[in-house]
Amino acid sequence: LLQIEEFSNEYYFVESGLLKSYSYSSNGKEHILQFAPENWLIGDRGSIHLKERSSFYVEAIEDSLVCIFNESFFDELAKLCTNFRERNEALLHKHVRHLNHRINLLLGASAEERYVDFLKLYPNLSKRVPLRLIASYLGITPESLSRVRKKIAHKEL
Amino acid sequence: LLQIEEFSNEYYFVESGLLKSYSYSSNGKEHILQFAPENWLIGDRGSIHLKERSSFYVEAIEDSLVCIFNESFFDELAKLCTNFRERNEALLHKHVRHLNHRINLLLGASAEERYVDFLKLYPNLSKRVPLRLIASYLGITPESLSRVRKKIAHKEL
DNA sequence: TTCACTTCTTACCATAGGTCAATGCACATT
DNA sequence: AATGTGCATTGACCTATGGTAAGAAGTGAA
Repeated sequence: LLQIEEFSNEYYFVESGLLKSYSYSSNGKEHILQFAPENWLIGDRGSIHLKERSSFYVEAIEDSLVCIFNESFFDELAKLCTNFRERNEALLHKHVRHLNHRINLLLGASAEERYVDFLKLYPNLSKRVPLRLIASYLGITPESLSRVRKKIAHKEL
Repeated sequence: LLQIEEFSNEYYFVESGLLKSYSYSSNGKEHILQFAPENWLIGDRGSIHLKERSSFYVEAIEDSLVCIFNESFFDELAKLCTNFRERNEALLHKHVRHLNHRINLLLGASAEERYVDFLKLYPNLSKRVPLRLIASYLGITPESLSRVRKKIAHKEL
């Protein structure tokens, strides 16, 4: 849907299915920035509003029905509906909060804690998404995640 | 300046000196979210605009001269100056971009790479700020940072 | 069925970074 | 000068996670 370094002015709203946004680090590894399951909105706001090049990719990882809004449609909505602008800003502020939370986890929490947090954030995704993508979201290898899962499974018995 | 869990509606603009924003992780360790040297603006937008409790602390780490704006002052400015609102939003988008970049580094880069990135972002801070605070920003221990510095110093000879 | 293909698991060793403890250094107070 | 306090450095050792490789289990195609 979206390539890195591309100029974009589109938001993607997921009706059904599942998207991911990701980019690569200097050593060529894919890092998932976020998943977007049903009813999530995703897009590079920096690219849309600042007319800059996109800083990540967006791709479907399941067959998905995606509703695409461009910036002008957003502006229209903002005019029609007083609340809309505020809602959208609130969403953005929540997103910032979430990013801060994630940074906090990455700064101090173990792989296991981060996985538990992932489960909380995306309750249905742990079975839907291939393990290697979750590992990429958590910043660990698929092998490590496999071990973490085993450990957690033992605890729960 | 700002306590976590507090309701705040203030932005802090640093005239001179240096602030930090930080919070604690479950194991009681302090994690620095950002530094704010001269001419930086800091504040918990989530708390200010969504009337939620603050998600981090803000504190001075040098004697500082800080200019405090509250939300209504921002609203006034937005009315007076057409550009102001856009500028402020652009700032926010840049911040999101920066957070994404940081997440990317935390997901895949080594302590050394992250330190180099820190040097780029805050060119003057490496001497001004006590080492343990930088370590806390990077998500490593002071001992590790000390080793990283030694290694880099060797390279540069 | 068999083959290919992908995903997940397990085992083994390597390494980055953490932990702990000792030392050193700078600056303040007396 | 002497002492104390807070940081930074160093070294020895430990642990979580990475790397590699091999096998197991699921899935689809011929």
